Amino acid sequence: MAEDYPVQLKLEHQLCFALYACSREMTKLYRPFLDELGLTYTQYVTLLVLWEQDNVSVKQLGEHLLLDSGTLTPLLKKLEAMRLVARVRDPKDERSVLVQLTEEGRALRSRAEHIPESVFCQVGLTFEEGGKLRERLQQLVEEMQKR
Amino acid sequence: MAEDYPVQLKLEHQLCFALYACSREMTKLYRPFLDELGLTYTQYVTLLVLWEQDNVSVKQLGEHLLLDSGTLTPLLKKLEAMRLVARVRDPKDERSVLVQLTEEGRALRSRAEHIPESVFCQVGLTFEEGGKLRERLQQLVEEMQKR
DNA sequence: CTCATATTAATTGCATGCAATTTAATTGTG
DNA sequence: CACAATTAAATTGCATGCAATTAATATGAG
Repeated sequence: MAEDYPVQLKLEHQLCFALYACSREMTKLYRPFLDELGLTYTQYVTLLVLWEQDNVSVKQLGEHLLLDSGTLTPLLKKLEAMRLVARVRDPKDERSVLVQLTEEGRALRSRAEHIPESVFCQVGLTFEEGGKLRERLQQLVEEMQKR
Repeated sequence: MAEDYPVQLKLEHQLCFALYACSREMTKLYRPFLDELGLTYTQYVTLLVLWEQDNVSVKQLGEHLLLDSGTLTPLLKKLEAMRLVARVRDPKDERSVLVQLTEEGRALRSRAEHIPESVFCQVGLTFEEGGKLRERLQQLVEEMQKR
């Protein structure tokens, strides 16, 4: 490698790449657990939102997950085909589609409850460390969304 | 929302989601700069590796980027079609494909050099803070890869 | 040397992400 | 009220990611 290679372009110095790599590796750790539930990672986080608050619009889901209808519509149709959610037009605003958990979708929650802790243990993070890192990342997301 | 909702499943408490969201938002900040160069984010990080070390195999690229040939092969074919790289079989091991920058690919580097700093400024991170966060994420990636 | 094993890319199939466009419904203004 | 502007999903098109399989080449144990 040339000695005069500009330091600011080195892959090792890129925060963006550290985030990108870390996110993908984390998702890989979830995969075996999610496979047991027959869920993809994105389907899983969508259910996390719904387990917290049922009967939310696609728009609201997108605001929580930072995803748009281009990603959510096909994903929700799959969850619907799996009988985990129902999609119904909001009678009060026919533009909106409300996503509602089915009994089966609600029931799946108990089988998912152990997953975050299982993954957390695997990476050897203390609750303290993980929380700090998460808060730092959440700050950064907020900062970036202002732009 | 039910008061007894299990705290460990709240989206806000998930490190995995903070990483996932932060990585995607960061990539969005890069997009306008990369659009100017006609590159996607993944093409960009691939070039970061090549600018540091030219003439590397697909396998080596994958080790740096944590990507497999399923992702890299089509991406490299696109970079080849854009005349930024060449793909040649390694004469010493015909199983390997070596990726080499073209003159044009090498030249693109000078137009990319300002990008990391431009993005960094936008997010309002000090060099110090960004570096610490990056190192923490790199540690975490290493930890996860052991599993 | 030889053939089973391992390694490297390429291919295939599926599920995202996201920009851009389209369609349908609602809202605000004169 | 009429209608332009806005909003919410859906659709389309393209580029990943990644598991699984395949094809070609290299390696190593006997």
